[in-house]
Amino acid sequence: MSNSPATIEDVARIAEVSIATVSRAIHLPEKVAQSTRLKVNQAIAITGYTPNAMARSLRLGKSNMILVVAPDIGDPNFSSILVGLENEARAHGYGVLIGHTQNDAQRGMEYLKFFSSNQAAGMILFTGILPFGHQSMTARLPPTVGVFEPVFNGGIPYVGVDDLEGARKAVELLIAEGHRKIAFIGENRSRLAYARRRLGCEAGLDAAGIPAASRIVMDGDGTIESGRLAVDQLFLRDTLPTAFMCVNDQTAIGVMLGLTARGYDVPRDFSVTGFDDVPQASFMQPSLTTIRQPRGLIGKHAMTLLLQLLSDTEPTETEILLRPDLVVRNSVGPPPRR
Amino acid sequence: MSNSPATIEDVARIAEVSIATVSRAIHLPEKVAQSTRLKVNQAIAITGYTPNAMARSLRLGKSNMILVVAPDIGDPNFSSILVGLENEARAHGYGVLIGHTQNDAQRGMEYLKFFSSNQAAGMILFTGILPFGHQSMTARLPPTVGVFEPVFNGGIPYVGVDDLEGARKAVELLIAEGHRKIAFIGENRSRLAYARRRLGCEAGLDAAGIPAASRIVMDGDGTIESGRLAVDQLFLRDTLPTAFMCVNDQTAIGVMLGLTARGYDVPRDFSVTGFDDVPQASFMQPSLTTIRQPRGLIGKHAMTLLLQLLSDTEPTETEILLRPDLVVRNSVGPPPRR
DNA sequence: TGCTGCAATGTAAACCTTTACATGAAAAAA
DNA sequence: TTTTTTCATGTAAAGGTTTACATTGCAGCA
Repeated sequence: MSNSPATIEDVARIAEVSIATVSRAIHLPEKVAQSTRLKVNQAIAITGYTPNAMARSLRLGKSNMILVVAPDIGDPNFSSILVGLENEARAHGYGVLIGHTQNDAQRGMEYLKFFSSNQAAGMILFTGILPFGHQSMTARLPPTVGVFEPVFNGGIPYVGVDDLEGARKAVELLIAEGHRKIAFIGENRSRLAYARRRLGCEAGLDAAGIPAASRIVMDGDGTIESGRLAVDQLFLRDTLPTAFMCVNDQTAIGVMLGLTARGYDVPRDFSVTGFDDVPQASFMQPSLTTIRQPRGLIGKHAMTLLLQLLSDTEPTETEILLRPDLVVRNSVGPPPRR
Repeated sequence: MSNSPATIEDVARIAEVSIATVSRAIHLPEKVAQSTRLKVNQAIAITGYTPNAMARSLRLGKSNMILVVAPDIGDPNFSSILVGLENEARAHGYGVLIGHTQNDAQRGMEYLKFFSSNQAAGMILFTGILPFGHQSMTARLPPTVGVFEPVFNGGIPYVGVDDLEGARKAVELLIAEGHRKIAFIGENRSRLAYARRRLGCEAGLDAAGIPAASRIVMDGDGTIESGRLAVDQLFLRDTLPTAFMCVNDQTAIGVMLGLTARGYDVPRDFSVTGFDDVPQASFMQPSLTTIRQPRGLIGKHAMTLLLQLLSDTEPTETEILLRPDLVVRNSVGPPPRR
């Protein structure tokens, strides 16, 4: 037995045909006589031949792999979007590989090399910031689609959720419950999506005619810890809100923990909303009222867009914003009478 | 400007040397005259040349990528082990790619093709079950290291945590607090690691001379939901435990939710322990007493083992079990007096 | 001066495919 | 029967590397 994997030549020898015929039998079966096709298939079965993808890509100048570049695989939003991406890719004959950059430009650069070698045909980017340091590479960017936020470079389509509308839904719920003093616990430095959620919140407050004076905005970094911290800082002030609208679920969870630790009850004493609907949200005590991102759909749409790019079809859209849904659970109630 | 990426030939032309010299200037710089090296480096800078990894692997018959095959990227244990893997790989000139199988043999097979093409040099497997259906492929398995549990195939080294010892530590804590009726909420079908945790629990109970009659074992599937379900089922019985030892944190979280939903207080009425120390564990209310897996270390060791395999060094060990630590938080207390 | 040996570089083959073009045989048309 | 067309297959080049081997030029030595 040979130890190295079988090549097309091994198959050709056994089937007693030329390598060209083997190749055709695989990729253009209708171009090859039925009897020959049979012999080739038998030979393939005998040798266990599987085509060398590298040689193939080298020759063809393209591959059928798509690289998903993510700064943080641990993000609770990531995995279900990935499933959407994978299913769609698979249905069109593409495979998916994941590159984890840990927010490190150096690592991002390494993945970029995949494209000069045709190891991957296209890229899905989970960050607005190109992970490859300087923009100079930009001109040679492979077919790319952003997820969550626009990529800071002209003309890269992206798929996200309508953060403004989502945030507005959340704030409108709070207002409908009777809240007038609402604190936005957020973050607007690193992620554009977060900034837009704040704008959505402001818009809702504006529409309800709630004066700027009774609005509170706190900065965090989107982690559980920062939510807890925000509560601590707020309690140093003389005016407290009756509701906390949080930029994401992690922050909301932190806020709830902070409030419970101080002996308050949610939603009796304070109401809290999140954004994202991470799996954890439904398991909190109380369960978290939040805005759901249609994660599977986001993945599916992003991949569809990328596949259009790859087939040189002019993409039908350059920006897809999906509608987020309000998920009402138990962390919101009317404000307490004081 | 050329639109296709620069090749070694472009560099050679500009540097006015042969392609062989360019190749040597890159990989064996000491074999090339300093002045030539300089010219080549300039030419590389001008062209923006980066070697075509596919052509290189094709020629060399090996790559410098390592494939991490995971059935479920969303597993809260996954991401920090991955970081350990990546850092170690990187320090030795290897890159890491992730393949997500979603527990689907078909997808697993696809990733296997990476090896017949030398697209990857080795593999880290996050499951005891080879994701490629039939064992027949087994003979041609690439260099592989398992994580968490042994791979069901002779001679594949693996790195995990000493589940027996961990489980024992947990049960000993409960016994020390005075618990005598302890329920093990677990799972022993799919994952060997889980079966071992149960054995560790039994061993601890045996050592304390606790009779089999006062032991309870419930089956679940390791999800939050199954923990909650187990509580419901237990409350149908006439004898209740005073403590719940759970096979993992997810189950423990479910158990705590189930108990709180019934109006009980943890740890006053019931004690609960988990296993894994997922990030969520410390944010629960009450925070969860659990067994910590040294995730970064697991990743590091697994990669070290794989790198040994790749360099044809006989691996120093074939099984590495790391010591898990008890993390005492607030979900365990003495049993209530009845 | 004439050799030997070494350092630096070049030439060409090999890795495994795909495919344009060439070839040959059989079927169709004359 | 001869000519043309069609179909099935083969030959060889190309894609971008690395490297064994060949070549060249020069220093060191007798």
